[in-house]
Amino acid sequence: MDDQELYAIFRKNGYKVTSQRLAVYNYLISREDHPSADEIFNALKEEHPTISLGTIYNSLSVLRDLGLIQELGFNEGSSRYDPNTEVHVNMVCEKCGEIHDYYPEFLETLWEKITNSLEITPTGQRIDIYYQCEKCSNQMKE
Amino acid sequence: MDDQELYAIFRKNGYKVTSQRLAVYNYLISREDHPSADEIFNALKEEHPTISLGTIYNSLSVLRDLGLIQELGFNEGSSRYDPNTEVHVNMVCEKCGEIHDYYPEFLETLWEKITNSLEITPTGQRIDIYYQCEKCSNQMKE
DNA sequence: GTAACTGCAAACGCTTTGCACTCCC
DNA sequence: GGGAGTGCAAAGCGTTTGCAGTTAC
Repeated sequence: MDDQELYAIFRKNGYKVTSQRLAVYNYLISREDHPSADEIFNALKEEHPTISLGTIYNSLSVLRDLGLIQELGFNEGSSRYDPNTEVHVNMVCEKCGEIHDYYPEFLETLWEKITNSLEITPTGQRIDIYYQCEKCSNQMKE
Repeated sequence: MDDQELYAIFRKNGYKVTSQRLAVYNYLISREDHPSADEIFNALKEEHPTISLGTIYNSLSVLRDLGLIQELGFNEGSSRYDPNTEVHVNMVCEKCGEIHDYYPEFLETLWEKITNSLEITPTGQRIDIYYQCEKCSNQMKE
């Protein structure tokens, strides 16, 4: 999606286009993992020295309402933001909390088999697999 | 699982058996949905008038460490506690937050197909489907 | 021009922590 | 008897809210 499409989505839904919102979205899609609000805040400070954490939360909430990102709540610590709203698996390291997306073969077909039996229409989904990433399981051995 | 088995699990892991911990666990398995710490607190007050919210959190944390329950974190509001740690689907109403378990046909087989392709061994999983429950979608029509 | 947004700070809600007292083993 | 657990209150932390000043349109 280019910036023009993004502008149109914002405006069609009555939201103004601001450099802060664009920066948050573009930062999210530039990352392979799924950062927290605070990580986004720290990353954007350099280019947007006056940006505030409140604005990060506001931008994330707008992007979520527009269906452009998914918010992932966890037991401990802060929420993580995933710019991918399609059916996919979140691989979550239970030690360091790093998250990346995973697309098993035939996932869509398998997921259809699961949702076909429902009488209702899902509005969204979340599939997590918890494990220990390579970095963390190597540290355990040391 | 009867209370004797539960006693053994606690003791084997160096935790003491207390009436509060048993009450929290037994309350959880008595429910079809997945309550929050505060709901558990309010439900147990009657039989345990002096129980505190801190103790509820302590008990839940012990039960989670023993692998007897799963803690489900969400974006908004409080965590929910699920006494079912097997592979299953959490049906989450996005309006009222009610959660109940769902077992699609062949879920285990389908899940195996997804996890078989992994090089690592998962330590756990979470599958949510978001929707609007009957009660909430009826309220929308009124 | 004006309604929406930003930045800042204060408030909020859920959860954890600290500590004296109590209870399990 | 001793250490872990409880109950209570205070603190902690991520997130939301309120408001004056600013910006998109």
